[in-house]
Amino acid sequence: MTIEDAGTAPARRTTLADVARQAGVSTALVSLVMRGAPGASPANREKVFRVARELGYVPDSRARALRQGRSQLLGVMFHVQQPFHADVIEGVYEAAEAAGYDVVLSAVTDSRSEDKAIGTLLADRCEAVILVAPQSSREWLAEVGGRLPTVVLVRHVRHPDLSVVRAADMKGLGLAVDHLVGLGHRRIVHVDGAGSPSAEQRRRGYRAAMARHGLEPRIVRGGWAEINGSQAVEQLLSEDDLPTAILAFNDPCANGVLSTLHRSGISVPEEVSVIGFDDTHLAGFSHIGLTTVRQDAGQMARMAVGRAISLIERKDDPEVHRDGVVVPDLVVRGTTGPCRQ
Amino acid sequence: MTIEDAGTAPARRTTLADVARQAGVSTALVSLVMRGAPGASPANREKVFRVARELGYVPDSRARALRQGRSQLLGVMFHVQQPFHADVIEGVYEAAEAAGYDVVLSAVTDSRSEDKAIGTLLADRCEAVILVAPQSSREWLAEVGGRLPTVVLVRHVRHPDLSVVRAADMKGLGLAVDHLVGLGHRRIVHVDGAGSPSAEQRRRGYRAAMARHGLEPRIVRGGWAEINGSQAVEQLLSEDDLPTAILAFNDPCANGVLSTLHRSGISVPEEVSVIGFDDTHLAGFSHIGLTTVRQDAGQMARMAVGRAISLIERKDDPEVHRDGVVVPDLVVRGTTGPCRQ
DNA sequence: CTGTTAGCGCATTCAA
DNA sequence: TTGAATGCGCTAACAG
Repeated sequence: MTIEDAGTAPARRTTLADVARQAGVSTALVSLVMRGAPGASPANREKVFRVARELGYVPDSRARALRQGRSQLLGVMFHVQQPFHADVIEGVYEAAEAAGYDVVLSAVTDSRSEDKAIGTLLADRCEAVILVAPQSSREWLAEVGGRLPTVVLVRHVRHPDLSVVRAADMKGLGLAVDHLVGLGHRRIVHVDGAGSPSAEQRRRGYRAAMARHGLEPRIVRGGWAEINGSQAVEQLLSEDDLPTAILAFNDPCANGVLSTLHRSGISVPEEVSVIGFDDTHLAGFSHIGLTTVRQDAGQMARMAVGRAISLIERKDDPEVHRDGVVVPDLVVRGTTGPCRQ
Repeated sequence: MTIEDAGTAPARRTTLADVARQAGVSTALVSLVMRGAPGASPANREKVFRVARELGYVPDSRARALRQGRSQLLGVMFHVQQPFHADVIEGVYEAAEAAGYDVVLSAVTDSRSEDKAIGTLLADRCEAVILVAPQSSREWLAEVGGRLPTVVLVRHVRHPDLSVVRAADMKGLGLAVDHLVGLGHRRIVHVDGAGSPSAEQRRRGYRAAMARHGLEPRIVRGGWAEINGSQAVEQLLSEDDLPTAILAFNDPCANGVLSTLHRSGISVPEEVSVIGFDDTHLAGFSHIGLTTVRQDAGQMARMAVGRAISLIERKDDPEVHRDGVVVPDLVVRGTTGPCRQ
């Protein structure tokens, strides 16, 4: 035993062969029984199950996949600190299970890049990947799309190898602006998503809606996290140029906006109205419920899984090559009110 | 082609053999080069890399694991809607990578039980599992622990087959109560975690601290989610028996408490002080920053990974069999203030 | 109904 | 420094 392998051998797990030997039958029979396939006598079926349970046998999913030539695996890349992504994951698990696929998650964190997250998904031999709000370049996404069926969620990108599911961002921002204008607001600022996925579309939707109402747009740099909303408000305060309403890029960003407004003694919605985007399940619980543009995570997840499977199974579904657009709606809660200026 | 397999064949991926053939060398050589092992000429190394890149070759992690007899995989079961778990995951990825292990995540959702989440981890042949705040019975956890190295995070459970990493919950609740008493509060209610992991310890910590100060404890049923905090406050309001301070089970629960207090026109901290537990990265952004008991997710993640690896590699580390206790500290922000009654 | 055989993609002897 | 052979745990095709 060399230093390299000293004590690094994990215990061997029970295999199908162990069960077969113990039950006094062939491995093929055990395989049949474990898969619930027909072709085994009730007596043997019973016996195999009993021995498997006694031995604590769990089939090795990797060996099975290797042999079958397919993994039945859907890979999901997501950002671990995004509450909205958690909502999507719930939906993906549900839809994938219903379709007979397993799910493998690969998280993006501060110390784990999207490249790495996607790389492990490839190494796991996923049959398709669902990328939730990827920030990678269009070129890299296209390359992934060229390698295996790829569904991009919550990001605008047009490429023949990429199937896109997203919300109608422009429509969503339009709803938000209309709501605020209806409340008498004219000085409406958009704290944007900077380089985040779909940030550009939301900027466009904001600009278009403002133009429609003959209002002057103003965009302040934000981002997808709380801290970005917080910093944006600090900047507005330092310029002594606070608007009467703020449209945040998403719910976490809106939370940051609210937090800093509150800390600065500015009341919401009396002095400033705030709107988010996503309708994360947390949005309703931000002390005052957050008025926000809702995009249905469950519906998007189901669409994404459906498309992924269509691509895997080469169903000639033309829909797959069009953007799957989910229509958002405005959820009015407590952070918006009439303009008092 | 039968109906069963119609169009269900996913495209074949590039294999090591493809690279070998294309590069005009043996598969063994390609294997060496891809693993960065010594024993190949610079020229060949170069050539193999080039061909691999051209063909878009990614090693099959399952085949590799199967052959090596070990997966180098750490399984993590977590609850997808818990922000604190996201913080833990960040730390686990970092620590695992540093130790040369890969991580496989298995989420618990409304429609996906802990049993199922752990089952897939077993089928994936993880060498150890880290269970974050498991709610399963002690018996089932022990059974898992009997099958493979198991580290339980954020839950009190004593069993020879389970390695535990947790915060000093009693200490944490003590800090919170002391802080409130120091501010003059006497009617302090604990909105508990009901059957959640470590809820019992936190109840105990609360009771002990209240007794120390000669105060009457009062516990209202809560839970780990926003809705539970919200409902608890509704109950207190309906009984017209609002305390001057509320200790919530965790941050999301505290958020629900704050939300409903605000909706009911009760000001924080003027009329009621509120304290959470966890110090999720969101806590600082709840409009008024949430005063909370901090447990260091990164530190706990590092401990958990260290223990998991010790167990896998059979290092005789006696620490592994003792509870790994992380000392919490109180982070005072804006939701606590002097008692005005 | 049951057992035997072959091979999925890879890493690892061992020989050349 | 390189290549041919072997087997990880499992399933699919076939033979009995």
